[in-house]
Amino acid sequence: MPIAPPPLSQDLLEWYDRHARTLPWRVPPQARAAGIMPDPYRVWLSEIMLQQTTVATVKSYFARFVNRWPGVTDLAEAPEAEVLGAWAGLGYYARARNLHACARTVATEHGGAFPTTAATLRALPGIGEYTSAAIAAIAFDEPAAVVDGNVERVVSRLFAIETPLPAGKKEIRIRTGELTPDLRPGDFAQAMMDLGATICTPTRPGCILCPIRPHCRAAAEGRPEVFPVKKPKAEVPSRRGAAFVAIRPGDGAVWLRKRATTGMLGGMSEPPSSNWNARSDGELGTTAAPFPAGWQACGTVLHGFTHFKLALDVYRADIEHDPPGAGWWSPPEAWDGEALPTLMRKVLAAAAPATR
DNA sequence: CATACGTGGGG
DNA sequence: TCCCCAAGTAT
Repeated sequence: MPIAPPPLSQDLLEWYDRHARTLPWRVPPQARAAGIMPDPYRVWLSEIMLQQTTVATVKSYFARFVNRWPGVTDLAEAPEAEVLGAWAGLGYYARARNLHACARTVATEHGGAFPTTAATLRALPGIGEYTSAAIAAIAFDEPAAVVDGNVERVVSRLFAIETPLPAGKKEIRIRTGELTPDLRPGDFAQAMMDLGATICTPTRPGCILCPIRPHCRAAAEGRPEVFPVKKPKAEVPSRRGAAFVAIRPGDGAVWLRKRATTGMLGGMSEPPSSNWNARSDGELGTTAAPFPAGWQACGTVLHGFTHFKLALDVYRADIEHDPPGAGWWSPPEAWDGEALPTLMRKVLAAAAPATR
């Protein structure tokens, strides 16, 4: 009587028991086995931060957030401007606005406790298909299909899925659901992601070290790197604009204003800047200045976004009186706490290098 | 289904 | 320098 080989999930979980990454928001498998479950607030916060963002980048932000706002109610009570200020530099700022809105919803409509199922989590702002499944699995051990970029890669290789992403995602989700065990689904989800992050990597995957290689069709065919097949991406256009840094001579404070709530860098702070237009027209010059002053050119900041490249001409001027329009003076020692995106920090560095 | 939406690190 | 990509979501 032949003995059935272990299922994929068992092989993976045994590997995870020995090789799980140690992460600030994670309860290790041995502790989970002893009945310790993670704080849903920390799971949620980490998942939002990790959307399209590397673990290395997230760690310091996560530490600052949980130190400053230990629970979801603390975060809900914070002014949005403070949350945006703490998020500055992480990118995708809609995440921060949704994070705050979600905290307030949990505090006011759920009594300060996160919903416990993927379906109910899915209704909260900033929580989509992936994040709802991840929180449900990791914080509440619901056997939900958790499909992030790592899992897309692992599963597309396991089954040698030829359908290019994003169309192939449907089949990947179905396959992931079939692989997900009823026992330890939270560890299984984290194990899949750890495997994708450390062994089943985009280039040069370490198939020799892979605990589920015997289950993998792409490895058997000797072509793991061709998966996942992806649709070619469009080329990114260029845009150009101008930023105007008004400086108060006395203390070196700069004049900032708040950007529109929606759109690029929504809700974040900036020195007044023009619209960013298609780059055919060359330098805008001071015609786009928000008010007349002795504007002096001080270089061009280049910044790459996901869907376009930006060249931002920077001008500076010493201003004694308050400029027209809404805004505030921000001295250099206050810049750390301002909701300044990285682009705008580059602008300030170009305009006021002496104060940095 | 396609597009908008940041940033930093690695090859 | 440039391209890819990293625990995606909203519209």
